[in-house]
Amino acid sequence: MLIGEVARLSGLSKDGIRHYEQLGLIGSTPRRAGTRTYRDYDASVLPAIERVKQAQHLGLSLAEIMPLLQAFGNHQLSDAETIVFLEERLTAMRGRIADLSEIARFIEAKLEAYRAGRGADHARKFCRASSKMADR
Amino acid sequence: MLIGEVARLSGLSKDGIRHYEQLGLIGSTPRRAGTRTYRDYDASVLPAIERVKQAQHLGLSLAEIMPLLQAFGNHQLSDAETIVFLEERLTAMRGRIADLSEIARFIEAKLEAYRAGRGADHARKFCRASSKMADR
DNA sequence: TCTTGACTATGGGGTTACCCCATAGCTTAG
DNA sequence: CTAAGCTATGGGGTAACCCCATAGTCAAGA
Repeated sequence: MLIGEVARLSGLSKDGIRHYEQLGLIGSTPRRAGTRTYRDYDASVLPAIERVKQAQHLGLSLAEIMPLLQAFGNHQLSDAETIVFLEERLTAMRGRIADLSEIARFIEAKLEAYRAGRGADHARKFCRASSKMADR
Repeated sequence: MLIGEVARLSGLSKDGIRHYEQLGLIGSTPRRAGTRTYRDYDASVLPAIERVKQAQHLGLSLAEIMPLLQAFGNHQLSDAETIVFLEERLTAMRGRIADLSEIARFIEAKLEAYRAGRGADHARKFCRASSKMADR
């Protein structure tokens, strides 16, 4: 199976597929043709891509997924470890949801105020504090 | 006020400040010193940075914020327009929350299953479908 | 047989919102 | 006068790709 078909079947772009391959998330057997070499994929690449996508949904970066897939592939993760992992992912996900919910509530409040007819404080529309630091 | 103090007071890194300035989100008056030119900021830069951060919280990119700040600054947005804008932001935010919530439910389901003792299907742990397409 | 079309590969530049480093000029306190 | 602590510029890197140009491969049609 050439890359175009994998793209069609997986919904991942050709560039994306080559990117995954470069990161070692999926593999192909090189098929020589004249001076060129084409990537030849077998059907197992499709579930592999799905696994990567699923892991991405869990909020993991491709770099984090790489060793994880190996662990799963080698059955090196016990059920207990898997549960811990999933709990951790769930907590992270809930944290992100909470953050976004807070912002949503903030917008709702602003909207309330505007609908109530108070629209004069343009200058103070976006004002609150934050924290962070860096630069070496 | 030099860049270091702005960084301290705003919580934004020096690089971040220079980045904002390059995009025209904030401004400084150049102060010449020998062959060098230092950025000199006045206090108004702090609320300006806060506004940018607030807009970022709303899910906007810096490129999107640029014209928006001008519109607010010039009072070119009517209350009605502001309400439409905020409603749109709220919808976008709720959409993202819904997406993440779905993933959270997915993780919860997996967790349920694992806690119930079904742990043998490593291979099918991450499996579902998606959709997308591209590559030119 | 030659060409055209559909496919592929590589390499490089772009994106976003910065971070980090090296090099080097300015200023001031000791 | 020198060292410390600030600053500037420029360039490279990140993540997960997208997009383009150039170019080789192959099969079918004229």
